[in-house]
Amino acid sequence: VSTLFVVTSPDPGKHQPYHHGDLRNALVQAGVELAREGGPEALVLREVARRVGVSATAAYRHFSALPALIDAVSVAAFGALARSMETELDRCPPTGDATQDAWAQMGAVGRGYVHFALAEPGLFAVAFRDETSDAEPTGTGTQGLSPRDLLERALDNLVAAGLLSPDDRVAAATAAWAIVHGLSLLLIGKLSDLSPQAREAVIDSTLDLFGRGLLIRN
Amino acid sequence: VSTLFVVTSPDPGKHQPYHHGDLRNALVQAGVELAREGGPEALVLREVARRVGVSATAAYRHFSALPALIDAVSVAAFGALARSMETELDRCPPTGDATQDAWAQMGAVGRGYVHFALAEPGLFAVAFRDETSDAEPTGTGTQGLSPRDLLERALDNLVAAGLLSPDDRVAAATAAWAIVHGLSLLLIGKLSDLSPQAREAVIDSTLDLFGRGLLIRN
DNA sequence: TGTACATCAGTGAACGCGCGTTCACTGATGTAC
DNA sequence: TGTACATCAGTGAACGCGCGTTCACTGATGTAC
Repeated sequence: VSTLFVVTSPDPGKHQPYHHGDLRNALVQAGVELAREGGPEALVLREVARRVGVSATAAYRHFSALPALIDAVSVAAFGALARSMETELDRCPPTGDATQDAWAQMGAVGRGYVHFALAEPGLFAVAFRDETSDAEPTGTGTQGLSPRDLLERALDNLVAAGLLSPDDRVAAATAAWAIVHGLSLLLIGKLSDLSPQAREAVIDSTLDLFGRGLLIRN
Repeated sequence: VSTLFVVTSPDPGKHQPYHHGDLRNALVQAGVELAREGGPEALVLREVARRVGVSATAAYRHFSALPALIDAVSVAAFGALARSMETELDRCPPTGDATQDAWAQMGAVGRGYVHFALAEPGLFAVAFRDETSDAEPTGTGTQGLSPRDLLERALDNLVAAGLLSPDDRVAAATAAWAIVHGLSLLLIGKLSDLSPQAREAVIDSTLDLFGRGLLIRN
């Protein structure tokens, strides 16, 4: 998870010039940190500016108002989510068996999603906060694919491998998204008492049960 | 949905006595209204007191502080969720065919959950808000069963009817909860653009796909 | 049945907090000539 | 190459807001005798 963010902390001994040079990025980065620490509640303009070492007013040179800054943090959060899914995908290299690969990648997509939510609940909450502004672009991973794109691709591969019926393709997208999303929130919330091992077991059994249900009967 | 709450509005012409008589309940009821209108954000002590027509300080005679009031509203929200599920269950009376009944009731439980979230997103959000205090009792429906109880019962019936393997019973509980929870939040959030018909179709296809996956293969 | 008095359930002013945003401003930068 | 000046990117004080909570208080209630 530590690889998900590039933190560029300013040299404290250095004299701070009047012009920051990259204030917009610095504000978003500080917003990400606040979101990680305290979720949407903690993502407030004045504290963001304080972290960067700049007056609160300076933020208005780069964002029309607070919601615009939050949108930018949200995009970063979606990017981090996509990268978490990519990381999990990288852990299952192609075996040559298309059927087995498609199956493994579907699991990787789900685990990457849930693991990100558990590792970064604050960012996850910001990404899926209630008020989302119109036409906010979604963040993407290193391949330019959004979390949703990664899921759709995995489902396409399942169809191509003959594991998922084309008739179920559309419903499977919503259902898969729903189950990883719901599982994430339950594990963060009502099921947060679980030990790490129990939690991992719940993730595996839940995704496995759902995955088996997806398969074409033979 | 209007039947889920008994609203006892005070007679505006009546002289208000110094002692309210049932202030605790009135505060919770006003809290429920605020939650319905604006979710957790809108659930603030001063406005609750204002609604009831009482000083903000008066609330401290009945609740140690705001979080205690929020807990009470949360219990009410869970009760309303349970009643929504019961309402849907009442719509599928026993046909005599245990297999068919078990199947129908499972669907009713899921639809009741999702429909409540869509009808009362504010209350739903309060029920599943992040900070839940220790050992907060969960609200129940008219039969004294919590939402979770209703789901567990439906799953037991599926096993009894031979539709669900006992081996999958435990995993099915988490998976079913996760999928209705995730579906609810996606429909409220990222998929909120859907028309009512499209929304209903998504609910049906998602729950159907999941349900079919649950079944014992034959 | 009447009355002193403890207890209960309210009031209203006040405190301190942190927030988003505005305003008039100023220091730094870069470009035209 | 040097200089006027527009523009850009910051500053800091101030405003108004609504919040949760505290404090000393007071009106109403009920119980013991």
